[in-house]
Amino acid sequence: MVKTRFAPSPTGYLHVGGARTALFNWLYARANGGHFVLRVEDTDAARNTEEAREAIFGGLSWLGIDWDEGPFYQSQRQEIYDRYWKILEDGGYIYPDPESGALRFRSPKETLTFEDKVCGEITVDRSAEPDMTLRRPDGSYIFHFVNVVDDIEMGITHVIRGEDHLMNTPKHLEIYKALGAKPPVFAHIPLILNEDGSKMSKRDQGAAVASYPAEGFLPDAVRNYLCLLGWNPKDDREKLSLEDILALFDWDHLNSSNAKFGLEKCQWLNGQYLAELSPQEFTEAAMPFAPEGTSPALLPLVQQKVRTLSEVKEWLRPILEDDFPTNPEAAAKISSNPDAKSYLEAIATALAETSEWTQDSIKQAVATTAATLGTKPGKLMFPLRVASSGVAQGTDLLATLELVGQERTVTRIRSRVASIFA
RNA sequence: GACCCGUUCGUCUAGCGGUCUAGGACUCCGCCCUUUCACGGCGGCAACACGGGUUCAAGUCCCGUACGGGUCGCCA
Repeated sequence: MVKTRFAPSPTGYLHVGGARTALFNWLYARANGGHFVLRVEDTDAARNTEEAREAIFGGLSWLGIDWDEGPFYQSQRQEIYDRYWKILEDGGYIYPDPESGALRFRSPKETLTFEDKVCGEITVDRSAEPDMTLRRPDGSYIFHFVNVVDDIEMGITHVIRGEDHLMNTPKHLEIYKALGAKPPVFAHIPLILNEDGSKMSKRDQGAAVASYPAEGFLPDAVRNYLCLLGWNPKDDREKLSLEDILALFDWDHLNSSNAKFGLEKCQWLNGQYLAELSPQEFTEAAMPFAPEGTSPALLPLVQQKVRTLSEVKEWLRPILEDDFPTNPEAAAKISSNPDAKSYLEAIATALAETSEWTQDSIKQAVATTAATLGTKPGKLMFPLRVASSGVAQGTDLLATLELVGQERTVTRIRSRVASIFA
């Protein structure tokens, strides 16, 4: 059975690179009817934190990545490692560092070649490399050893990890051989970099998985975007369901060059996913991002506008605030139109006198006013938009005004007319 | 520095020797739709790192160079 794993060390936040590694492992297991294992590599006691562990688990869960086995903690598996350690000792592979007493692995120092599913055939001359340390003087084991032992012990068949591990693979292969174990299939996926090509760090926008729920991204959208970094369906599709991805997920769809992370496209994709939600689903998701006391009825107005839920607030302000500041350029555009003032005064009167307050009646009032003024209704819409909301670009005007209410709408128009044409 | 990997529009990418005057997407711009804003539709700008080979034919194969990234820990 196919078995993959994600093996983070709980020393920091979960970054997008790690999340994508986890995702690819998870996808490969799911696509092949296998198991996905979660293993926490917490051998460096000094650097581990519970907070980091929670951030990693939380991030995985948010993305919808679940695990079939584990979580295992390396800190709790000492006996297993001791058992394998004896094999190395008995094989004569271990010798102490004369200075510190740390224990090193006697490398065969050969040239070795292995097949990587992404990078192809890799050949490395190990003869000049120093022997790796596998055990500290205090008896604790080091990454290379426990990583290999666990992969053997857990029956991991495919190791998908970042390309930063590519040069660790020959070392690991030496350990597999010394242990008499069959190595797994390796696939080293390219790294995710900043737009300028530098390494992503916690400060960089979009680097931390935790920032996505906070910014109002949908897990499906982020998962979709992350898949597109280093993997693609080999056709023109970009918005892909999990089923679509699972159907196609395989080595020849992975590519081998590093990807630069672009938040813009992720936001666009998220907007696509948000737009597809039912109004009820959207309202529910968006409410936590709306200002205190916002009526849920207003939220569908912004559904087709926002790319992330954190943008909801900005779109809502012109609707919620009677004295929302008028956009200067929009105001200038209106005041430069010699007819605008009379248009707005007429429309304000018409709206004030209309007996019903629905989208249709507002539309009717606009049409009638336009007819009276001898102009087209379309000519009134922009001034009306600016005068009633303060902005040139906003939500659907008729629907918005209906929800704002008759009295407030008229008051807003008159107040802005006074200030714009002062 | 040594070793390893990589290099198609600004970005994500398609392309696995002829179908490439290089396709899609994000961004930006224009037009259409909308009696409004968006969405959507249509169109535009924009790329095969460079130099040698191999071949009738190279973005596609090979070799160099340049550039980018990674690794060389008693971190993982």
